Amino acid sequence: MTRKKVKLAYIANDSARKATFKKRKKGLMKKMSELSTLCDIKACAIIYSPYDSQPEVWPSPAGVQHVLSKFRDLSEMQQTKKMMNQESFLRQRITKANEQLKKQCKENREKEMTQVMYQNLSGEFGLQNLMNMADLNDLGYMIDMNLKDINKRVESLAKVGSHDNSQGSPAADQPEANSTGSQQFINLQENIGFGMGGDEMMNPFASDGHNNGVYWSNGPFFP
Amino acid sequence: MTRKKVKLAYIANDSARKATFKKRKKGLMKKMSELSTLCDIKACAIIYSPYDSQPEVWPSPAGVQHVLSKFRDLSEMQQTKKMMNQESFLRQRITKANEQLKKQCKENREKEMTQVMYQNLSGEFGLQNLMNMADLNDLGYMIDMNLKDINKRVESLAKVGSHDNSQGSPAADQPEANSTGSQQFINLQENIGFGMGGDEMMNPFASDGHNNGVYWSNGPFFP
DNA sequence: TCGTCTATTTATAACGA
DNA sequence: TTCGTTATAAATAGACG
Repeated sequence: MTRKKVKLAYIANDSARKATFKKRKKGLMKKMSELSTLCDIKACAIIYSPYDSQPEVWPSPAGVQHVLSKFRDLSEMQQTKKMMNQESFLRQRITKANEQLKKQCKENREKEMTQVMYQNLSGEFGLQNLMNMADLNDLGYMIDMNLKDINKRVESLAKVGSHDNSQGSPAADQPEANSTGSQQFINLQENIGFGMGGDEMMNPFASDGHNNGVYWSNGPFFP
Repeated sequence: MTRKKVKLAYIANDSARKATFKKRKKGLMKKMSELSTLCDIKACAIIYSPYDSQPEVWPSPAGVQHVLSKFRDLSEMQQTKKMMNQESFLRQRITKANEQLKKQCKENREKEMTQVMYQNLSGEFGLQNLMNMADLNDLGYMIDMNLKDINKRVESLAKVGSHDNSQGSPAADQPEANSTGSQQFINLQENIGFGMGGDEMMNPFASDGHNNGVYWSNGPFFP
């Protein structure tokens, strides 16, 4: 006689299904018990039967309750964990938003200084509107950067003119920093009484922690 | 090679126990899944593993939660059922206590009437202390019972004397009720104006529902 | 419907890499 | 330890009474 391997699908035949259910439930309970005995572990199983109003449980209703309470506690812990995850997620978002804010402040500051600079260039020397040293320092930095760029372009053009070479890049970097522009900037810094005390230049708009409060004003866009 | 049948007991060897646990847990989960598929039943299993902080569950944490909520509801129903059982238990106790109370009231009433009777027999005819018909009726019943008993004893003694038979029971019942005692009682009842309207005698102290409020006074021991 | 009985499938203990 | 592998035990599908 050939007993074909049973197909793992819903058993349509009612009696066959019930028979299988009873056999397998029994087997399952036995295996539960064995596992618990062999390995000394806590476990429980609940099987709802369409043939009985009461669910089949293992090891016992009380035991099930005991395991369930544990599970519930654990579940709560997991929920707490999840909440923690969400919290850290929000923290990340806050950090990102803060970084964006800092960046925006830097941009605002640059535009502010540029505006002041152009106002002064256009004839109105309203330096009395710059209220503090930080503002003056930032303005000096901006001017220096612009002068540097202008000098670079000038040198580049002069080089092109002397070598009759018409294809030099207008903004090519000069390896030597002791140009007139840099000197001008240092002079400017000294003129307004705010040298760095060395030859190291510092970008006051950078927000990487190197500005110890000196280069940042509390302008209208600063938090 | 002979692989001996495994002893169903705790596996002392750590690695062997762990291996067995993993294998059997896997098998158990598979069987769970198969049973659920074959018979379309709801079930869940929770296995706490000493090798993992999270318990192994089937079919899924969410599925387990679903089954658990059902189980909890059922458990509550059982608790309610238990409470109902306890309630009916308490009802039984109340019923018993009420029966004891009634019995005690009857005894008190009898003693009360007996006391009145002896007071009257000792010369003081203080019938004015008896306030109502019920009291008088009860007193009459008591007197009748006593007279009945006395007459029985008298007849018994007379019979013994006439037949020279010395072993008659003193309180033997007489089949014929039309004795002098009964007649006396009826006369007494008629004297105080309270006949039953028939030849059926009724024990006013009985508490089996036949006393329709006529034979019970609201004495000091009555609830 | 229920338990009992095999043929067969499935699970797994022990072992080895 | 963790995979296979294999011999054996255990489970069980289907038949029968």
